[in-house]
Amino acid sequence: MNARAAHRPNANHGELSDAALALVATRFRAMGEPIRLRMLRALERGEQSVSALTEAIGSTQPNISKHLKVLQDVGLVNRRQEGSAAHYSIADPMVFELCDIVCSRLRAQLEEQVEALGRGAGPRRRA
Amino acid sequence: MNARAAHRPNANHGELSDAALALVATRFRAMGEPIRLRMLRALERGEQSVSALTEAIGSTQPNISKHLKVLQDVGLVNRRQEGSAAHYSIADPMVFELCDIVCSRLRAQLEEQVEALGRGAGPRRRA
DNA sequence: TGCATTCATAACTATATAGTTATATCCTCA
DNA sequence: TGAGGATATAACTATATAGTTATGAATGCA
Repeated sequence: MNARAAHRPNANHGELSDAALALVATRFRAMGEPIRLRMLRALERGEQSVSALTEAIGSTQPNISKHLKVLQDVGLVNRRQEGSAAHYSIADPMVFELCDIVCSRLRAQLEEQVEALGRGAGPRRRA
Repeated sequence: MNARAAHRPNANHGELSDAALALVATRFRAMGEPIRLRMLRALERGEQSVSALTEAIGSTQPNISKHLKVLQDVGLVNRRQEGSAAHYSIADPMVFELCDIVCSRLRAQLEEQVEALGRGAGPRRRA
């Protein structure tokens, strides 16, 4: 972090260090795979074992394990070992907050486009 | 939440279609590159031309153009042509909201880790 | 019209990573 | 102790994409 930001430790938008930016980007990238979003959503109703998740998502166990590692590495899920089973759970409910924001904005943007198409060109709407 | 979703309370977390999930993931992935986050931040203070952005970021012009295309394709920036110059601007301030959330959570998690290290294992602190 | 500026794109290389198959490791239980 | 189950990891292939260099296309100006 450079000198300008050093005495403004809460300057979110001001001078974010390259390292901090990389961390933020890594989080976003971790959430940038549909299968990982599905896994996070499956974990929303509670802790799940790898095999349960594998079944729920419909993929192979090694693939699910690898994606779980990505999510754990960025601190989005926790791992708890119990006997020979590993149980994963949401570490940071932030993920749902982020998804909700993106979802509602996407919906708004899509509705704008529908609106624009309805007013302008395209097939006439009945009634 | 809009009226349609109001009486379909599962619309967000329940049954998000695969297509919708892919859209959300694509947005996150678009924000998953440090250079793109830097570009978005540079645009926070207002519209910028490609050459101005290239200078501000410190990369090559083709590289900046390519990243701008990614951001435009997912609807995060707008493009305005003026003469021979192209001016880009933030299309969706949502990006800053998302960054703020991730940043503050990252800070909280890091502070927890520092706390844990201070209390527990690791080299003994003198005095 | 000729030249410079601005931007986009094509072509390429290098790297990251999603998914698969095979296997190693650890645990439980008979 | 041996069999079987649960998970992680190694090795591999295929694909996506970040960055570079070269060039095309549009604009503005002398």
